[in-house]
Amino acid sequence: MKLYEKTAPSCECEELHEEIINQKREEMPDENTLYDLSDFFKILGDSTRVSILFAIDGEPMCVCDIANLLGMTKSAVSHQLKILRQSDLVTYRKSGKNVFYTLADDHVRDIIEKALEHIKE
Amino acid sequence: MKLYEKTAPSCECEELHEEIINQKREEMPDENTLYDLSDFFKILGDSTRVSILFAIDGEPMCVCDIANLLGMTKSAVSHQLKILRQSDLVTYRKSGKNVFYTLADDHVRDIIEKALEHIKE
DNA sequence: AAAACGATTGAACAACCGTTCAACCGTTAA
DNA sequence: TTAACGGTTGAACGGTTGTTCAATCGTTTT
Repeated sequence: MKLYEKTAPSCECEELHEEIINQKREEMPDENTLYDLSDFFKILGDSTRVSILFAIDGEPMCVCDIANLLGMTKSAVSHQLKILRQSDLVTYRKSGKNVFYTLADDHVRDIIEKALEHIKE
Repeated sequence: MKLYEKTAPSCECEELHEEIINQKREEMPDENTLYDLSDFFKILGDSTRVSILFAIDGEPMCVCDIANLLGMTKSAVSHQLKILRQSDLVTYRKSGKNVFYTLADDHVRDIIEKALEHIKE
């Protein structure tokens, strides 16, 4: 017994709460903000990247040392550092053959701190 | 001219800053915490889920209305709500044929708020 | 100048993830 | 009790993403 023969591009419900939907629509952030927001969280949604951020908090670290600390290859670490660089979450300073990375600002630290409190509810 | 013939399971660097690495290792959160943390951010790293969280902030909404507001199918919304439920980010209340969802607590709102400030640097 | 080494990069592969689709469940209304 | 409807679910498909591998760049050292 198939009840849903046709598919709908959106919700096919009939008894909507229009007033609530319209009110919510006004309160919603614009689409670009939502994308920027989820893109930001996407960066933090990887254990390697979060580990790197903890590692380079405070004292800067070079790629090689980060790789050793995390038990990963330089290549893998460098790939992730590139993503963190492009998101302006880290800054770097070249020194001879080494490149030392550290957190770009305190914003990220605060957010991670708040999230840490949350997961220990 | 191939310079890296052999691959290394970890970093193959020779001049490590051992003292820094050891110090960092002590300061790092344990592995499980890092996984929990990135898993949490992974949940927020999707624009659909972030949109849903904004939608059900304050006044609860039923699945159908959320789907309408976001221009998605009930199915897609329900799948994401399941993930949000499993992460304890939302709660729900059944009322007849409808299921009304709302934010589980204020923690998430705070974190999203902080992230919003960040992306508007 | 050539070798060594830290770092970066692009391609490729595998694993993961979000939406769609079709079906089904639970409640309400006829 | 049967039809209708809001909501949920599992499988499947396609796109995304993280690591590996091999090569290359840039700086330093001999």
